[in-house]
Amino acid sequence: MRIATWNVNSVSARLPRLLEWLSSARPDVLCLQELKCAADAFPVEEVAELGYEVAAHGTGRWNGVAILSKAGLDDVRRGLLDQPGYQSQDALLEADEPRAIAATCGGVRVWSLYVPNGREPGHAHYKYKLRWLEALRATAAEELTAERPFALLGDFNIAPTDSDVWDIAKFHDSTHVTDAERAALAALGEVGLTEVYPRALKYDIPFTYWDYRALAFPQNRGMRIDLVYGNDSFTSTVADSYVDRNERKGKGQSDHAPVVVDTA
DNA sequence: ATGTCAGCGACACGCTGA
Repeated sequence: MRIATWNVNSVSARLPRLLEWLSSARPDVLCLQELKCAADAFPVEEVAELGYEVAAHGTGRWNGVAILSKAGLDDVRRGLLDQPGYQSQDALLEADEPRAIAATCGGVRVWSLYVPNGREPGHAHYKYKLRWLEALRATAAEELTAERPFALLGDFNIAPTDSDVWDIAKFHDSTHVTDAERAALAALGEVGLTEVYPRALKYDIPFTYWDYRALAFPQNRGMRIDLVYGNDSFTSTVADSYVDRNERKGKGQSDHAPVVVDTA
């Protein structure tokens, strides 16, 4: 089975590229992040023509996640166990943001995740990010069994090591590289999840994100922040994994590249 | 270079978020 994850930075802006990529890469399951549309605005018919069912979780202009599958789409779950909200400056109520959705596809329990950015260390959004990651750990712990293949895929907005950013010296006092964020990744290990490390198609580190600005992509100033974690039942079946950096090229591209995992 | 995108409200472009 081929399972992939891709932060598309607006599914409507990315629709032509998404349909092309589905047709060429032919994943059985695709986790999407940053839909930037409401669930009922997802282009269900367009992907159905390529054989995909859709479970989407979105509310509007920010966030939004989905799972596309042609291997079945059962037991859909939206949101995390005790998922924290984020109180934005202009909102009185805590917003329950659409950042997590799960489904069982071909016997594999799959989560599509869009971890909060954090903005800057110490910011309320950073504290929200850490609370959100703890809810993710608790949700995984609740769902995990030894027998069922289980995988978390998505934009984690964390670089696991200093090598996973183009120049660690540029990330002093930045999010994505702090000890607390990396401790949250380590906590996923404590519940039995390990990372699937992808091949790079070019250069040494398989970056998954490059800023749109300042020629970051041609200069390979990237970050490896789109990650895949699985339990042993999942990772033991992994035959290959790679970052499709070619999808970051050209016109109408996302700022993230898809991460592909092939299982036996 | 605070250098690029995307969506929104409102119909030009500033704001927010990344």
